[in-house]
Amino acid sequence: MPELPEVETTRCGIEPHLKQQIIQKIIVREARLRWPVPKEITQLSTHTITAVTRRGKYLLIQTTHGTLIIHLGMSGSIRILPHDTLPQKHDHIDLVLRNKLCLRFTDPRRFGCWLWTLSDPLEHSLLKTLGPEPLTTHFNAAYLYQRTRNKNVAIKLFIMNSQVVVGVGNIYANEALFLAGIDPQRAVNTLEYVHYAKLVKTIKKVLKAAIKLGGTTLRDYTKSDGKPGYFQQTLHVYGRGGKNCSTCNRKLTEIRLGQRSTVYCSTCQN
DNA sequence: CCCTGAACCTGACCGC
DNA sequence: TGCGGTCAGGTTCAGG
Repeated sequence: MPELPEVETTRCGIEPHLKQQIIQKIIVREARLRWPVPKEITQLSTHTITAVTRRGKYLLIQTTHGTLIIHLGMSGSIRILPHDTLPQKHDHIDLVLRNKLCLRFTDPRRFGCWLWTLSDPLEHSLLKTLGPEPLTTHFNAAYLYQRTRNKNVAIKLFIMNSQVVVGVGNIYANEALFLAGIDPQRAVNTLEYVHYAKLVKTIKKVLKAAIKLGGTTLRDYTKSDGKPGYFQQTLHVYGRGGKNCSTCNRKLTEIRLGQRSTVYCSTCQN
C-alpha cells in the first residue's frame, strides 16, 4: 500500500501521539515478517520516544536507547488506537505507550519489517545505499542525467530503483511519466537532459500533491486515524488501462515492465 | 558491474 | 459453491 506519500502521511499522523512518550511494552504476536522481528524489541519498556522520522519508505522511531526501523511492505499499515482495542487477524505488533495509546502494525502479506538498531539508523545496511530523497535539491536533473549515462534500463524501472531515488513506487512512477510525456519503456540513455529536468519536476509535483491529499487509498489502505487518502481521485493512468487518456482521449495502453503493471498513453508519451 | 526474474505472503477477484 | 489462475501500493537476492 505505501509509497512515499503514504508513509509520510502515516509519519505525520503518528508523530504527535508518540513524541516524548514513554514505551510501556511492545507485543509481537507474529514475528515472521520480511525478516524475523528481533527479540530485543519486546524489552524496550521505559524508553522515551525522541523523534519519528522517515528515510525513503522506512519509518524511524527514535528512542533514548536506539531506533526502530519500520517498513510497511506492500500491505502494511499503522494506526493509533486505545491500548485495550482487541487485535484482529494480521495485527502483528503493538507498541503500547504509558499514556494508554497503542501503535498497531497490521500487515496481511508480511512483506513489511520491524528492526532495531543501537547505532545511526542511516548507517544500517538497508538504508545506507539509498538514493536521495525526491523532495530535496539533491534530487535534480543533473544528478539523474549523470546516473543514466551508459545504462540501458527502462526509465520506469530506473526511477523505481531506491538506489537511484527513494519513494517512487508503481503508482507515482506511472503518474510522473505520464505528466512528463515520457514512454515508460524508453531506455534511460536515449533520454536527454531536458527530459530529466521535466521528469524531476513531475516526480516532485506528483509526490507533493499526493502528500497534501493524504496519499492514495486503494483497496483497504487508510491513514493512521482510519480515514482514507484522496489522491486516487486525481490519478491519470494508474489503474486506468483501457480507459481513455485525459489529454487526447485515446485508449491507454497497459503492459508489464519488470513484473509491474504499467499504464501509459502511446500518443502523449514518447 | 548491469540487468532480469524469482521469491517472500495473503486475499480479492474472475472465469469455468 | 469450489477451484485454479492472476493480480496487488515493495524489496532483496541469485544468476546469466
